[in-house]
Amino acid sequence: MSETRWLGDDEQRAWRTYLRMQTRLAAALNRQLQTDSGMSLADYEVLVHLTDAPDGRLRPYELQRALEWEQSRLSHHLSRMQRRGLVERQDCPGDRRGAFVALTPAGREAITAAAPGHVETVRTLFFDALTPEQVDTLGQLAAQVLTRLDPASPAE
Amino acid sequence: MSETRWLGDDEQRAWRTYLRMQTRLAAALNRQLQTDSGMSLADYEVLVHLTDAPDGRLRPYELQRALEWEQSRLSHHLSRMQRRGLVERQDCPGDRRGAFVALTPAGREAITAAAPGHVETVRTLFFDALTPEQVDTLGQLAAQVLTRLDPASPAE
DNA sequence: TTGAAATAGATGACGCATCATGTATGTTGG
DNA sequence: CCAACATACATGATGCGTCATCTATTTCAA
Repeated sequence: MSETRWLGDDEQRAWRTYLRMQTRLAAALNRQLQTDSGMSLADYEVLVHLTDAPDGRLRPYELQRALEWEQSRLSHHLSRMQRRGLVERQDCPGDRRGAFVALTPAGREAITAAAPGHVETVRTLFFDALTPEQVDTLGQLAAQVLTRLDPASPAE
Repeated sequence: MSETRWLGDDEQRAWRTYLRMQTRLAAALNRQLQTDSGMSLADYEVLVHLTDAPDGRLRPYELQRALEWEQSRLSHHLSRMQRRGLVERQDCPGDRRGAFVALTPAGREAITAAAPGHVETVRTLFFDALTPEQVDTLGQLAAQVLTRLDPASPAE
């Protein structure tokens, strides 16, 4: 077993700062969505994907891959969203194992109402704080880390 | 009410990539700690702070501020860690409302055993993918976002 | 064609995070 | 001094995320 390559001071500081930003930013975005629109960031993402789909509906397995969620997470989450009337489950004629998840009118209204505020918050809290060069570097850097996390997947 | 300032394509892409990296990196770090050391990242952070404290113990309210956690989150979390024998609660002579949380020997062993693998994973998955300039930009950028999130706190 | 394997999805258990609330003790202004 | 307020901490309820497991159906190879 080789020596641990500990982090240097600069790395420590950058890492800690990144972690803090990540935690706080996520919390702020969730809080905004929750208080202004009564939904979580997870709800938001589900609704966005459904909105982009033809007829506002998708097979759960498609949604799962788009979101990169675990299957059971999605299933549980859809159950909760269904209970709140944001989506509904429909039979799938072509594959009797499967199903469709579809936006309800209420779900469509909810995402329509939520989107502007959410995007505005992302812009205000994040992009407005950064230069275009920083945004560019971040995108590039994140892609590199993604490649390292999973060399197979295209990091975008 | 003014027009929504939607995100441009570049911004969309950078934002999505950042979100993906964030999610996957956190998942990978949690997985590594969980499988190699049987603890979560949250456990790890609690143990690190206790290790750095004199006598390996702190008042819960100090720990809370250091971690920037909600009070009840910490309380619940300490209960679970106590149940697993990683920490113990002690009376606080000076303030009878209060308490101390202290590392147990098992807790100390756990963090000592977990740290090298965790740091190595952070280095491998994150720092090894980046140039020093990128690390620098990230730290700077994160500090700016933190300032925007909370102008009062020193973003460090 | 049929049995094995893969796929689609649901579910229960359990740890985690937050919110609302409760209790005890300390602090302070009148 | 003491009533009001603030602080330290715990707890119960509920939504969320993961793991293990289950069922039903489809696919595929011998």
